[in-house]
Amino acid sequence: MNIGDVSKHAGLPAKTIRYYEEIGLIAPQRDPNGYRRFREADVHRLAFLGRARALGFSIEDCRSLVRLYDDTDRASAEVKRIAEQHLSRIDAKIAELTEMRATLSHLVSACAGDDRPDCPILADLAAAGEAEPR
Amino acid sequence: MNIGDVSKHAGLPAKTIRYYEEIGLIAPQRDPNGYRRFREADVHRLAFLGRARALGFSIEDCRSLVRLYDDTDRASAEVKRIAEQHLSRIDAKIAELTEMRATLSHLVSACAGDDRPDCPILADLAAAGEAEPR
DNA sequence: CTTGACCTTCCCGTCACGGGAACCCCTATC
DNA sequence: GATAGGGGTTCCCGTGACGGGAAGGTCAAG
Repeated sequence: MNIGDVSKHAGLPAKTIRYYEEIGLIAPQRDPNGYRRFREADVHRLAFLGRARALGFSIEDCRSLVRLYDDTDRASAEVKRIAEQHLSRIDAKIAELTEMRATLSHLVSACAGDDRPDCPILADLAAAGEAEPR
Repeated sequence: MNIGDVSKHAGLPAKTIRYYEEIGLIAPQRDPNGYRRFREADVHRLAFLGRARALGFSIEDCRSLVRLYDDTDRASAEVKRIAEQHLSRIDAKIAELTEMRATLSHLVSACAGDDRPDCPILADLAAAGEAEPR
């Protein structure tokens, strides 16, 4: 299979596949004409990577995950640890975004959104860090 | 004020302040010795930017927000529109992360996490895209 | 023989800075 | 006067995970 077909099968852009080869996540063979030749195992591995990336794992996590996948002597604990760390990063990100969302949502609903210049959003941005009146 | 003091007052690293000058978000004066000299308005503007960035606004959004802040003839509708767009981007991101979290959380709890190689997490990553057995 | 669809490498751009080198400025102290 | 230190300055490279596009080789069809 050439890169175009693999791209369709694995659901990854050709650019991404080339990049994965460059950083050593895959190592397809080459035809005499220089084209990459992908075998079943390569395609499967790319699909694995695509799925892992879709779950938000970093490239380095992906590198560890494929290594563990290839290692039949692995301990599932190691896989689980990676996933748990990723999960906690996701939770942290969700918490951060949720807090932003709360503040923003509050400000947006307080803003008239008409043609007058008065705007609680700008007021909040400008007043941040100043002492609260009491 | 020199950049170090401003950094403390505005809560932004000096590197960030220099970067903001480079991309035209601020324009501090210069002392004869080449040092940046920040006035009250500069410090205030940097605090504004820091707050907007903390709410997740992009640099381009920040550029628009300071422009609107400076424009006393602004319509609050324009500010609100920017904030609403940002809010919907945040919502989309939260939704995406929440979905990742659900899948990951499910997989993690299904994984024994011991020294045996069997691992539903790897199995899921490997099986993705294949037909579901029915 | 040419067209067009592939493929290749190479290089730059993204976003919002951070790290570090090499160098200048100012004050205080010995 | 020399020096040590703690400022400041510019410049360049690196980040993560690719995307865009140029310049050129390859292959099957008409």
